[in-house]
Amino acid sequence: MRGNSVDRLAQAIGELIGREVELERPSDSKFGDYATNAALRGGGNPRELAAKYAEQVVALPEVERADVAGPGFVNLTLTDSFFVDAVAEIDTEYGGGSAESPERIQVEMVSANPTGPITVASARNGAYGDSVARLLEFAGHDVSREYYWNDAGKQMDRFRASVDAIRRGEQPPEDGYQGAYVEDLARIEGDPVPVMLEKIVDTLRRFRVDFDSFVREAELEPEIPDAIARIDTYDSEGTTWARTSSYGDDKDRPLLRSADESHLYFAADVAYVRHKLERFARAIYVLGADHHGYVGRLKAAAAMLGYDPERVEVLIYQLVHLTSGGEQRKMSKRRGDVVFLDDFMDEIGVDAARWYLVNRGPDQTIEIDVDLAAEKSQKNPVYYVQYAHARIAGILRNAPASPADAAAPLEPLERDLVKRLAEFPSIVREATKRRGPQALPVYAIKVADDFHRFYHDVRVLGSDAERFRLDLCRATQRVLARCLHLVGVDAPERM
RNA sequence: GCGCCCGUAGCUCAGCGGAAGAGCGGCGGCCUUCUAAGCCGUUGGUCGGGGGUUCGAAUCCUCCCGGGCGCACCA
Repeated sequence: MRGNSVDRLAQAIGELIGREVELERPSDSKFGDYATNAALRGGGNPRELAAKYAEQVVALPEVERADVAGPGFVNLTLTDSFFVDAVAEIDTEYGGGSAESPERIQVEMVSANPTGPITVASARNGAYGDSVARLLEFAGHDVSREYYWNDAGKQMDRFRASVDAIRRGEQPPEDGYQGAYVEDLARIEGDPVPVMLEKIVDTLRRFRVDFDSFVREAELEPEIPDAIARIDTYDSEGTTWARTSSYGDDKDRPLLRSADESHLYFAADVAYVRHKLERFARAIYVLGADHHGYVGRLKAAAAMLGYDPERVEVLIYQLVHLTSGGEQRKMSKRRGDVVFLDDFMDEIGVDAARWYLVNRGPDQTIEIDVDLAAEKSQKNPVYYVQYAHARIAGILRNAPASPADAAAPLEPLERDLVKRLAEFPSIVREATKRRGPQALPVYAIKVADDFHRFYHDVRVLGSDAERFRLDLCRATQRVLARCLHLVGVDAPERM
């Protein structure tokens, strides 16, 4: 693993004192730049051990001071040159390429039935899935984004029937689809389903979610018999069942109805899992919490087919709830009582929409008050972060060709900013490992926070330390841009 | 009934084994100087509750309470 300056320092300290060392930033800068709890982690009197470590550690050239504190922390104060070097290593790829063994990974996301425009709820799937995909790419994996398009099935039939009804000048059926978009589609010739899918894809492109491939259930259908032949099945009561319960699932799943030879949903799942794992080392599904029951059966499908079920990864995110003046609104496409992603983006903008939907952890239900969304977007922290980026761009536009380069002690605000930037690689590593992209916006706010403070108090252009400060600005800008891009948000040069 | 997720500041949420946080809201300050979409100060919390593990728990285990989502020969 290639680490940054802080990782290397931890390594050096570890070798010096003969044990694994992690460095963390103390809660208060009065405790120094970094602290280690190494003395608390193993036998002996922690404070005595800490005192011994502190004595050894000051031998390192980067370490200016080492103090024992609290129950046995060793607090470190580092030299200016450590920070100057730390900034120097922040290039445009800083934090990336951490994958030890890059894989071909498929991330399947959204995959909404094309029976209507994409909703805010499905947008969360895209915002989350795409951000995870971006993280994996940044780590060095070969990532492919896929949209599974269910072109058969009952919902499609109902949808087509609704459009047909309007074309005949009738009302859509009771269990059909309503809304202005159904009437729009009725005015266009031919099958409304592909037209709808195209509109969905356009909306998602605007949302900065782009797909590498689309798969229709109809394409998978020919592969179903062969896939089923490879798994453990039995016949009972006119139905062919998959013995998924022997492979970790709650219960067995029906595959085929003998009467009409029709295949049931899980049969396509089995074929699809195989389709994925024949092409990719890892298949990631991004599913809403209403589908969490799928985890067991998808992994079982992989295991029955003879694959390592670990190659199937199911990411579950909690749902989006809409309220309007405190009153719950039900997201039902059929009733047309939804908030469409296009309208949401019109109202608050693409950047705020992406930020909003990825800012919360996947395990957290998102509440959106549609009445407050537009108003609140004016105060969205995304602008705070973008503004820091734009401010830096402003400085860099005015930077001289040969900046002043006098040696000067670093200001505390400069040190804070460097330490913040030094956290970036581990933030990215953790976010990738845990499939938790919300760590990026959270971290980006802290970077912006440190930068705005620095900007306010420390003059860059015209100062004696102009060169270092310009380097620090550039490094900050790179980290901010990377954070924003990893969650699909623009990093503007001007605001 | 069973399974998964959540319960942290007035509101929306980060943090998920080491020294309680952010945004918004409230109150009070700061623009001759690289963008005030900014900065500073202040207000604000038995981290749902009980028990346990640990030198150390918001974080791990367990029970309870409250909320969301699932548990189809539908997709």
